[in-house]
Amino acid sequence: MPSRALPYRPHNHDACVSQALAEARAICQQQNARLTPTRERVLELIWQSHKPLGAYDVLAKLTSEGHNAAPPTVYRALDFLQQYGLVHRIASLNAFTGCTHAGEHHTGMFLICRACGNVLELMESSVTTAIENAARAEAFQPEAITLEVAGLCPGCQANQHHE
Amino acid sequence: MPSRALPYRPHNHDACVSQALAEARAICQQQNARLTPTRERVLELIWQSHKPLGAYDVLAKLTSEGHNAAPPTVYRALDFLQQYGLVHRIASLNAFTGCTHAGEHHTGMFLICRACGNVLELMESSVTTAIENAARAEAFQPEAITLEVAGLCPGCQANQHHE
DNA sequence: GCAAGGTTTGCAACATTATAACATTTGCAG
DNA sequence: CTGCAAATGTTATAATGTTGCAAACCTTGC
Repeated sequence: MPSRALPYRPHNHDACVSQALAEARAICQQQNARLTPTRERVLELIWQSHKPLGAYDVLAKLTSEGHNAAPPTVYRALDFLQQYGLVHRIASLNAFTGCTHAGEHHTGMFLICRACGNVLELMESSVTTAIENAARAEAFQPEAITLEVAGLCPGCQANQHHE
Repeated sequence: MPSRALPYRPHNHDACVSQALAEARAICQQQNARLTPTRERVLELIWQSHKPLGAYDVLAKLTSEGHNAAPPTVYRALDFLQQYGLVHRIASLNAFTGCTHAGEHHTGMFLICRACGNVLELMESSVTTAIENAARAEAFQPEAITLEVAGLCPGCQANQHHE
């Protein structure tokens, strides 16, 4: 069991990425979904970045590698990856980030540092349940939750002082 | 005390709007903020719509009234209104909706019906607290919460059956 | 009054994000 | 191998949001 939610500390990110890719391959195989080269490369690019990437950031990286890509190329890959829970879209940033709980069928809660831009995904079932209950108390039938918290990560709180 | 969170039922919306405008004027006066004609008109347009309005929807309405408006006109008014808590931006819709708890200093939770497009704003301090606690448990210092729930409102749940 | 300085608006151009529509290619099942 | 569905390429365009600068407008102190 890998240690999860290692927040903002340095780590072997290459290992992160290859593990994420391996899991993605497994998930897609299980579900008979085709993780084509383009889709896999997009997923890898997103994982390689510590910060959420915009669709056009991904596009730029693809074209800089010689890939003959246009916006639809990227958006289609991203749609696919989202559909299989491999990446999340951060609505408040218009950007995408690798899902750190792929395959676990969850509602993510995102902690977004406004200083360094890093994002930590949490899975807090108590929070999710509280939200769903509040919705149902209004006779509303919840289907999808967008929960994004902007603020300061531990590292950037420290840096605030000596600026 | 007006009855709040009247969810999706028919009501005298004109009265809603004028009450909201009156409250907005009071709030701005209190804070020495200038609720100029353009800003007030934008607020009114947003309130008149039952559904969240995009910035360009507002722009279209303004220009159709003969107002000589460009995108910055609208975005500036919206920035102002957000700053004073008079409207909220719904990130998952790129749209704006009148704040039903203006002046109460709160974190809104939005129930967004995917069928009819109506939005209900809740103020659930227990949910907010749970979210903030989860963030602080990761040593993250929360500043702003985006919480949007997509699903079906009571009315549209009923309509689902006979489609 | 009226001049100085900050705030608000007008305006043009532009940047960013996302989608539509249709042709082409690819992978796979029969 | 053939025919179909899925995936991709390609072009154009839509939708959303911003920058920068000049003009108009309050207000505040004199």
